[in-house]
Amino acid sequence: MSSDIKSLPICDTHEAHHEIIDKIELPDDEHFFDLAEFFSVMGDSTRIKILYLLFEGEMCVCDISEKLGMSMSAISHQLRVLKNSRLVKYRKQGKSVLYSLDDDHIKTIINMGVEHIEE
Amino acid sequence: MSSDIKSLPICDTHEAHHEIIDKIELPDDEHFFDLAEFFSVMGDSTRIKILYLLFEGEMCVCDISEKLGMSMSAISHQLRVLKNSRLVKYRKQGKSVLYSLDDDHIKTIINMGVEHIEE
DNA sequence: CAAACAGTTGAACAATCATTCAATTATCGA
DNA sequence: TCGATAATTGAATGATTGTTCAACTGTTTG
Repeated sequence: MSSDIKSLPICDTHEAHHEIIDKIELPDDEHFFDLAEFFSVMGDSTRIKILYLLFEGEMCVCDISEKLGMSMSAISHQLRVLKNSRLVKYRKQGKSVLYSLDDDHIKTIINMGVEHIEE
Repeated sequence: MSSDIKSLPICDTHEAHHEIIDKIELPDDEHFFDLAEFFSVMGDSTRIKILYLLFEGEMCVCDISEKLGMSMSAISHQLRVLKNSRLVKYRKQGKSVLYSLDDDHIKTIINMGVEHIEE
């Protein structure tokens, strides 16, 4: 059989197949923008390492800095990004600031990423 | 009570608390690098849109380009990124190249991202 | 074979981003 | 109050990245 589904005329005269793509309803751009922003926050190895450390519980900037072998300034900058995206929260204790995961959800998402790359 | 867990001395003389952080075993850098790379592939709204379109089934470059209102070149560049990370696969049909999701896994991960930003 | 079409590719450009450095804020102990 | 410590901030810098443009490959059709 050379008809119907399998041999649809493909993209003649750059007109695409409107019978297919016109049916698809895309959410608005803002939705995709927010989603992309969320994933790109986790798209940096320093930030992933920080989140991984916080799996163990709350931790101060100094400890994270020490454990990752990076400056406190660099860590602080990244913690701000994570905080702005509501991935971590913090509380002050004396001279220190203790950071922790805002949501256990994050753990699940990261573990799904791990599953994918280890497939 | 002002002892034990709650009132640990925090980060004296930049020595951190080694009794805590020394116990934590970090995977090697490559693991975090791969994980971050995976998330940053999804950290772009054009790529997320493409994946979203492919939820509906396979589609040629021309259709994606038309639907998103972007040049075929721009789409092709992004499809290459998605292909390199094994998020999409393709097959050739005549002059066209039909792309589709490599794995239903992706759908789940994106939906978890949606849940997070809509919380 | 030649023209038209679908798609890819590489260079170039602007925009974004992670880290460093220096300066600053805030808290504690002497 | 003074010095030391924990952390934040802003500017600067080098690296990465998304899109455009132009040139190119491969396939189909006349």
